[in-house]
This record gives sequence, structure tokens and C-alpha cells, in this order.
Amino acid sequence: MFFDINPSNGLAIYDQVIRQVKFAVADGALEAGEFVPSVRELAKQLAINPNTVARAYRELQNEQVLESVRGSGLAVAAGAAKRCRGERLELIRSRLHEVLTEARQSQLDRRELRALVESELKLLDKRGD
Amino acid sequence: MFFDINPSNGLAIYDQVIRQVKFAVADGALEAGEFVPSVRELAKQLAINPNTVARAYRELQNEQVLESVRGSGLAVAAGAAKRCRGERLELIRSRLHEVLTEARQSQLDRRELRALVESELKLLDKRGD
Amino acid sequence: MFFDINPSNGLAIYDQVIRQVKFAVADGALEAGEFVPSVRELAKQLAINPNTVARAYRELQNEQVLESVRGSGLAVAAGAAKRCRGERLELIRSRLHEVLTEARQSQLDRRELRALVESELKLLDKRGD
Amino acid sequence: MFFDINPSNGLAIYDQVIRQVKFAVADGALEAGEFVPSVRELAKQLAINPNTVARAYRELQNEQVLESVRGSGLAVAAGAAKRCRGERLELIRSRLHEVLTEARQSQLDRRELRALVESELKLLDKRGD
DNA sequence: GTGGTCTAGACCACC
DNA sequence: GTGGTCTAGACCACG
Repeated sequence: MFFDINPSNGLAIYDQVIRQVKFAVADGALEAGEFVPSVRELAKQLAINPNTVARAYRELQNEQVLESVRGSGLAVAAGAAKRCRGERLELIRSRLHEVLTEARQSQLDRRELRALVESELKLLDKRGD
Repeated sequence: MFFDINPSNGLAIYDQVIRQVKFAVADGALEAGEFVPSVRELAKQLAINPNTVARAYRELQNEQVLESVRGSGLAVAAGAAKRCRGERLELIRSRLHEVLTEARQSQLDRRELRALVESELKLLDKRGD
Repeated sequence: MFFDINPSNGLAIYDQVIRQVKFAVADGALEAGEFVPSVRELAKQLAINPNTVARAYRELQNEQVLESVRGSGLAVAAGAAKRCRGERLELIRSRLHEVLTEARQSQLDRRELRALVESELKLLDKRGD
Repeated sequence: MFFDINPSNGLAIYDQVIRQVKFAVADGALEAGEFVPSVRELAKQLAINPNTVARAYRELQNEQVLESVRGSGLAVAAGAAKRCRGERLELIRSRLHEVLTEARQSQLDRRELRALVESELKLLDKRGD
């Protein structure tokens, strides 16, 4: 599947699931009407507890990203893609903002910071090829 | 004072204190032998609980960034600056790495990501002027 | 048909089917000996799952509201009308009681509650004209 | 305390807790800034599982009825009273509407329905004296 | 002490 | 099979 959970990156597991579902919807990897993996199925894949998946899915329903189809499962809601696309940048930008802000507070010099960011971006690009 | 605590940026408060002390030491804002504010004093300044400051100071002692001077308080340890300088980049790089990794997992396009980073850096530069 | 299913009013769907069959019998809309629609037929009409209808019919047989006629289907049992008439008030009264009890617990004033009830009754009368 | 949970009235327990907190806030029984009972405390009082209370409180935070005060507990949010007052009528009206609608669908006669409602209201008034 | 998160496993309603 | 709810109990961070 398309998810990748890291139990110790600071974000709660259920939150990582929420974000990645949103990202997948924003990106079109999950289309409106398509079913997400069942709670039990995804829990097995990610090797986490079903309740944790259920919690993430519940919050995604509250935000109308998913909707429940009785007895069949949870499907991506109509119109969710648009909302998720809008939100995606914000979700990322906000985490990025925190890190960069801290970096500047640390008196890290403007050029050093840029160099650091560049090196990380390049590292990412290499792995992404 | 030189610290800026944000109670809701995901990082634990005691961890923000630890990081910012290390940054100040790395930067020379706190020099070897210089006393840090007392637990109560810093807690009052940052409007956080003294126990939280105490915990941060305790861990900083464990890492030999601070050392207790009998009857006087806690002072920056000799040699701490060097260690903190080395660590500073790593602390920041590691958080940055997580965020950028998530961003790429979100299928954010390479150029979009660069644009996002640039805009945040510029925003930071402006405020830092 | 005479039924009106609301998948999200808190009541289980099979329960709504049961109640509405009982109501129809109590009211004479379904007379003793008359056949109810087949499981598949009713499921199609109400756009719900046949198993759900089957379950409702099964419980209605247990309560002797319906009886199976070999090879023909399910018919309203003799004497069912009388029992359903007696039960109808109780079914409704009990739900009504819960709701009004909660309303009073909410410290809703006696007059406000009456006004609320009146306005809902009027709204109902209008639509029922 | 002011809560009264009924594990078998159709509403989920966590939902009853949510509604009753909102009602208490709407009514002024809980004022802005006041702390609600702790998760463990309320769980003990209501003889339910702490997780169930935690879930209710979590959703109340999402709706900004409660806000968390680090290490101290959960307090009624500023402005919550106004929102809860507005919502209270709707919460009750919507349940009432369902019940009355079903009653009319049951072909219960207009006068019979009124009589039923009146008798329940009087019953309530008596107990409320 | 507080809330937050996670795991484990149960039962129910619905398809 | 599906999700929804509830219980029980663990661990963590914070005050």
C-alpha cells in the first residue's frame, strides 16, 4: 500500500495516517468513491492496532474526507480531493515553518541554513530518482 | 531573555528549552562559566512550570552542557560550546529531514517543494531583518 | 410502498422496518392474511440490503406478526392487528419519553420545551396535510 | 455530579456525555474557565471506561467547547456558552423531530399523538416538581 | 495529579 | 466481511 508509518517521528501514528490519506486523496491516488483499505486490513499492513486506524478514519469522516457506506466500508467523499489539495500545502508548510523558525532562532546563519536545506533537498532528489 | 517557547508546535516544552539552551551555548550567547537563570527565574520568564525547566536543566547536566556550582546555580560547562556547535546542525537537520521526507511522500512535486521552501525562507529573512 | 427508511436517524434499519410493518398492521394498511412484499422486492424498493429485510421479517415471525405460507411468502398473522395496535403506542411512547427526559435534563425550561414540541407538531401537521 | 448516563437509550455513551456537557455549558452550570471533572474522575462517577470519557472530551475540544490547560485539566472554553446555547435547541429538536415523524408515519392520528405528548409532558412536569 | 496515545480484545449492527 | 462502540490497562509528557 501507499502508506509509510514511522512510529517515532514526533507525529502521533493516527495523525500520520490522517495526513497520508489526505495526501493520497489530494494527489488523486485515492479517487472520490474509491474505498480505502478496511480498518483491519490497514492495521495489519501497517502493523498497528485497528483502533488507531479506526480513530484516524473517524476523524477523516468528521472532516468529510471519507464517508461510510453501510456494511461496505469507507469511501473517499465527493469533493474531498479539492479540499485535500487545498489543505496539503498548509499541512506541510506549517511543519516546515516550525522547523525553519527554530533553525533561525538557533542563530544559524542565513547562508548556513540555506546550505543545510539545499543539501537535504538534494539528498531527497537523489532518492526520488 | 533569549528563549521563545511555543506550547503547541509539537515539540515538548522541556525539549524546546533544552534545544534553545544548546543553541545559545553553540552560538556563544551563553559562554562557558556563565550562569543560566535559576529554575524559578526562567520558569517565570517563559511562563511555564518550574518542573519543566528543572527537567530540562537536569538533562542538560546529564549531557554535560551545564554543571552545578555548589551554592551558586548552574553554569555552562567548559567544552560545552564545542559539543553544542557540533550537535546544533544535527538537531536541526534531523527535524528538517523528517518534514522534507513527508513532503516528498505527499507527492508534492520537486519544484513545488522548492518553491514552498523558498517562500518560507524569504518570509523568515524578512522577519529576521 | 408505505415505508420510509432513514439510514441515519439513530434507529437501526432493520428496526425501522420492523416498526413500520407493525404500524401498518396496527393501522389496517396491512390486513390479516395479506402478503407482505418478498424480501428481495422490499429490499429493492427501500434500497437496502436483502439481509436486513430478511432479519426484520425473521423477528416479525418470532413475534407472530407475520407467518410463513408454504411456497407463497409471508402473510400477516391472524390476531396480529390487535397485538400491534397495543404495541404501537408503547413503541412510540418509549422513544418519546427518552427524548423528553433528555430535554428536561438539559434544563430546558418547561415553557420552552412545550413551545418546541408545539412547533414541531405544527410543522408535522402542515407536511401531513 | 450533574450527569446521568443511560447505557441503553439508543445514544452512544460518549455521545450522551458530549450532549450533557454541552447542555451544562449552555445552561451556565459550567462556566467559561471552569474545569470539568478529570477523565478518570468522571469515568469513576459514571461507572464507565476512562477512554469513553476521553473520547467525549476530545470531541468537545475539537468543537472548541473545552480547551486543555497543560497539566491541569480541561476547562470550558471562552465563548463556548454562546455556541452551546445555540446548539442545545437543535440537538433536542432533531431527536424530537425523528420521533414525531415516526409517530405520524405510523398513522397515529393527530389527536392521539397530541394526547400522547401531553401525557408524557405532564408526567415529566410531575417528576420535575 | 493531569490528558494523550496506543494496544488488545470484546460485542453489536449491517451487508 | 464491514465499521462502531466499549472496556481494560499500559506508557508517556507535563505540572
